[in-house]
Amino acid sequence: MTDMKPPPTLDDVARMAGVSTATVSRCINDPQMVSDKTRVRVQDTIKSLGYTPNFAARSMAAKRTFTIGAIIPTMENAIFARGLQAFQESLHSRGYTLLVSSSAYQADAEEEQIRTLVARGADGLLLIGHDRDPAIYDYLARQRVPVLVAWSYDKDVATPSIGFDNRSAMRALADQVIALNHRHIGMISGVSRANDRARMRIAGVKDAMTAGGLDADDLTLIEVPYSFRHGTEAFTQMMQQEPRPSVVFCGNDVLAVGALRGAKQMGLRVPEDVSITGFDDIELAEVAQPELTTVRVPHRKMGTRAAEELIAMIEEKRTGVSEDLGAQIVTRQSVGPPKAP
Amino acid sequence: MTDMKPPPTLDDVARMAGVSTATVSRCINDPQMVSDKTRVRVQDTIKSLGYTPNFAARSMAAKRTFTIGAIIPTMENAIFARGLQAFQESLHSRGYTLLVSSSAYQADAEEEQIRTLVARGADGLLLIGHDRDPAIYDYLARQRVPVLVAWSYDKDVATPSIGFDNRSAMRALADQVIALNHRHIGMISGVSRANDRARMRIAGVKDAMTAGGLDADDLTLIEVPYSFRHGTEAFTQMMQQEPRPSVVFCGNDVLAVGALRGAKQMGLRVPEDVSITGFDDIELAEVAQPELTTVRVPHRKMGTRAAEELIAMIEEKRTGVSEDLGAQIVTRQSVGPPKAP
DNA sequence: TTGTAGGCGTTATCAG
DNA sequence: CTGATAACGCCTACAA
Repeated sequence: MTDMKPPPTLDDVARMAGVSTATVSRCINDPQMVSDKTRVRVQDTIKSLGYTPNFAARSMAAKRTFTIGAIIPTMENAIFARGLQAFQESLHSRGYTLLVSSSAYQADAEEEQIRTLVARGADGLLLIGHDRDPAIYDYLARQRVPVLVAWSYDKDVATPSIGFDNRSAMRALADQVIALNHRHIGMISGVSRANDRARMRIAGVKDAMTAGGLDADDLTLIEVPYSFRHGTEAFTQMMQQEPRPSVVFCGNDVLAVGALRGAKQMGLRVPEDVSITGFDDIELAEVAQPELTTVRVPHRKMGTRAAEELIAMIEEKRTGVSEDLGAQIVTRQSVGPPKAP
Repeated sequence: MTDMKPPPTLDDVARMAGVSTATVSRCINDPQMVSDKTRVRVQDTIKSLGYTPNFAARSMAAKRTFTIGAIIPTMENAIFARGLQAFQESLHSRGYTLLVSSSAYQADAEEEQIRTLVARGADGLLLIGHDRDPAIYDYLARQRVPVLVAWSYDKDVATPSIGFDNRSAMRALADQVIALNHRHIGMISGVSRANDRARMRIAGVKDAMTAGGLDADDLTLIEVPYSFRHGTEAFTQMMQQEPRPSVVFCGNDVLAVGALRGAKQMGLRVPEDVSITGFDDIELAEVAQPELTTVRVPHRKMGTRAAEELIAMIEEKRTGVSEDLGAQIVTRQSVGPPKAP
């Protein structure tokens, strides 16, 4: 019982259906070009043979893979999960397959993964944020691989982006919070090097400070990797500085929940003793105690629109158009007015 | 400036280096078969030309893709993230690329993804848990695609698995908790249909009940999808039943954190009024208030060992061997003795 | 150690 | 509407 029968090929189908391979190929890729009668016959034998096109052969001949690559900074938390899920659903409904990998927020890892994806013939790439070595964009341009950036929106950049304006989103939140009369402002940001989202969020807080009559240089800022633990540590450290901030803006919800824990450990009540805000509005923000005031990012919409636009860029061989999907403030319980001194 | 120069091919390299394509191919795939002198020369021209092998052509000719597919139930939380990260790192260091997709805990979606991955020529597959339609295993066997199961360990099943014994792990935790004198036991489980991990964890709790002199049929059980919200809802509902459980075992940490929130909303103190446990020990378990007593799963080790074993199965064309990596209890603050009645 | 040449499974062009 | 028949880029016996 050593059946080594190899999978059926286009040829097998053609022979069995009594047509040429070209016709079978058409039945699969361009059904309306084939007469009803032969199409039905071919499709039947395809089914009866259990034939599946060979992917490698197909992409070699067509010079297309119907594959799209996405490199996200992390899979360790849900920040990108919802958007990616939507991205992949849209892709799938259009006949594309998604290849994901995560760079762990490391520029060199991301670069290598970009090259791998290109070498594998990805028809297009989705990248998060704009910041990266210009050489990479050159490379991608030379290879003629369409690239779309998500989670950011910047109309002044050559690479098309679909997302939202991180700076003004954070500024809107900070405006609202500072209006409560906070005077000493702290911020726990993700590492801003090679991360325009993080940088823009910092800028947003500073914008609000300036607008609120504060000196942006007085911002107490700590940059750490995005993790619960780093959020807690940064918060603890920040609360020991003078002047002690009455509000701490966090670069994302994970950092904020870490900060919440830090407050608890220090016996500080939120928001009575100190206000804390997040960013992203992942499910965690609602589970936290107190629930987090944060910025709601259009996760699924970004994924869906990015898929549509990237496919359009590929199929219509045109350059992508950027789109600002906006973001909105979600007011919950982690923010209040500062304590009277 | 419409340079349509296509990427260099093996042929280009060969011509430029003054050797045959076979030699260039060897330099890439079997360097020690080529004399030092020509190898150096070829490698130089490869570099100067910026040559990258064409993936489709290579896999078509070699009938191998150096690609491994993994289908995980979800990317929405960190349950599988750490293990997958380790899996991918190991794969990468051995020259393989990982293709991930998530099934959203849906059997039919998983099946479709399996077929896609196979059609794309994945050299091997990593699946989570044993439970699935036997027809799928048949299909995979016919296609001669090596499959390894992770996050479960069951030596009595044909498909090799690398993970831990969910039943005895949960039992160990339950033994310890019930020994505190809990008499009314509740459990919030993930949906157990087509999910052996969930089923085994339930069985583990029942085992402990029986061993502790309780009637396993008295277990108050609710099955819900794994999410914070469902954890909260299930907990709230459960606490309104009679007899009210003094401890609630949760199928994973996400559910447990949801339950914690439910307790808070109901004004119940944990662990004074009710004990709650998790499973998996993701970072969240430590951030929760109170910190979660849970089961620590060997995330990274599973990923690493699974990669090694799967590659061995592929390259040595042998059947895989299962491995029990064990799990351990992590005692934190969410468990205490029951309140005196 | 190196070269020659056939073949891998599809798509696409061009006649018919 | 359908059928030959070149590519596509690389691997791998087999020969030298």
